[in-house]
Amino acid sequence: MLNIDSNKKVKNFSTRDYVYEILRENIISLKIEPGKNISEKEISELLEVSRTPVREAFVKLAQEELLEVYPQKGTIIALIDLHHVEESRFIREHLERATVRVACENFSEAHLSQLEENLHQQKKCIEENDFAKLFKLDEDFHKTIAYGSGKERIWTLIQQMNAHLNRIRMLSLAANYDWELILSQHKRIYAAIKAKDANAAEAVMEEHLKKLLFEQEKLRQEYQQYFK
Amino acid sequence: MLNIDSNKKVKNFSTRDYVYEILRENIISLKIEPGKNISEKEISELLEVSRTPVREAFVKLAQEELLEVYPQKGTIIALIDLHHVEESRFIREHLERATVRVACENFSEAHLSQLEENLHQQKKCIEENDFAKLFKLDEDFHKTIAYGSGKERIWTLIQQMNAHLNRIRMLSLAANYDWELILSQHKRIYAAIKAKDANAAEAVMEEHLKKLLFEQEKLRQEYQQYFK
DNA sequence: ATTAGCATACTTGTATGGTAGTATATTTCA
DNA sequence: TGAAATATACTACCATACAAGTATGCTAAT
Repeated sequence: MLNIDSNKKVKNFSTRDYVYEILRENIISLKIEPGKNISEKEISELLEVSRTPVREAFVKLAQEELLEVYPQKGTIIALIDLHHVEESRFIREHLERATVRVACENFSEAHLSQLEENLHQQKKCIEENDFAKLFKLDEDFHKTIAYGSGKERIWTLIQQMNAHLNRIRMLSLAANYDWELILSQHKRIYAAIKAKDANAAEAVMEEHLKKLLFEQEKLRQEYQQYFK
Repeated sequence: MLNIDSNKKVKNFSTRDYVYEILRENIISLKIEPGKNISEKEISELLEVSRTPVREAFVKLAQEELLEVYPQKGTIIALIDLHHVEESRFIREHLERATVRVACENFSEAHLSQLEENLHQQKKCIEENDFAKLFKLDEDFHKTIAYGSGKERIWTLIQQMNAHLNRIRMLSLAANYDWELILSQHKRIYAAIKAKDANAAEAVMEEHLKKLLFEQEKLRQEYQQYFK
């Protein structure tokens, strides 16, 4: 039932972080269905650990609204809430627009060439249809912009927002990604940062993050049981 | 050593939330000094609860970067990090600027009159020098704007950012608050929302949240032991 | 047949014991 | 006297036992 990536176990993680990572991964990839019951005991047996680190992982996941804990009753995987999804997108859009403007003021050569290298790899992955790696490169691209602008905590927040955005993206089938468009937008963002053109950078970023708004209502009807 | 507000205990909170609230309150008000050692056992004895709910409260506080946990070594109250403080301010500024623009599009009459009533009370508190209540009204003012704009999660984030902003404000003595200025800005924000003038609202909000940048370096030298 | 009451099997919340790693003080030896 | 070895007292981490609330299904009485 659970997709267990044991690699995470060795990385000198604590048991708590191990459980957290496994559960988060399975939730945001929809391998565990929204609304599904999940109990501390069940997970502790599946992962062969005690209830204590499982509970602590639950606390973190509940804080990120990926779990809903009802004392003495049970715990469920959070249902997809379109209002919540839109707010997550809104938060991400405005934080990244502000961040990319900062990137246009100070951005080191090292980070700039990191972006350039990333773009080359994106191009290669599109040619090779390596979507898993593209997904990772997409994340890295945005992470580099945030870190290059000295906004490490904004990157943490973006990841939290992505958890909620990702579930609805998963429903609309991976095929829905227009990677050519994404790459062209990434290229324009890179060019704007290099040219220190804050207005252009922000405009492209806005366009880039507004398109996450799409066909939500259709999905909601098709997968009604996953929605609040 | 700890300021324990037992009122929080009765509010049908779980023990975990009780411990969390007490600790958070004491940390952001500087009643516990940044850098100070703190242990699960110590807190569990002080609050007369077991270590389990204390640990779980620690998990939440560490996630918000108010605690730093070093396995098998110990836990300290996070030192004040000026880079972190500025990033918190930055996040708050940009989220609230975006939110107040939304408020200028749709804002219910109920929320609008809530803001108006809040402003009246602010005026009264300034006359009576009731700063504790002013502090609460200030928070409520911003909360009402967020909730009235349907951005409940942004309010949660603002509160988390405030935790870090507040510690440095506490250092600069409460007297430093120019409540007359704050009130006049609040009035202008209210007027802009009422007039649905998004540009004006955002401009005032920007001004309102940029002034949190001040004399940080001086404080850092004066209270060196509290800083990273 | 229906319903009230109870037993049972869940759930999460809390308390506590033991483990392993770390820092520090003390002892022991050169 | 000084330094290495050891004992001790911490720490957070994890496992487990118990408590308390809840849902469910069975039994028994009407």
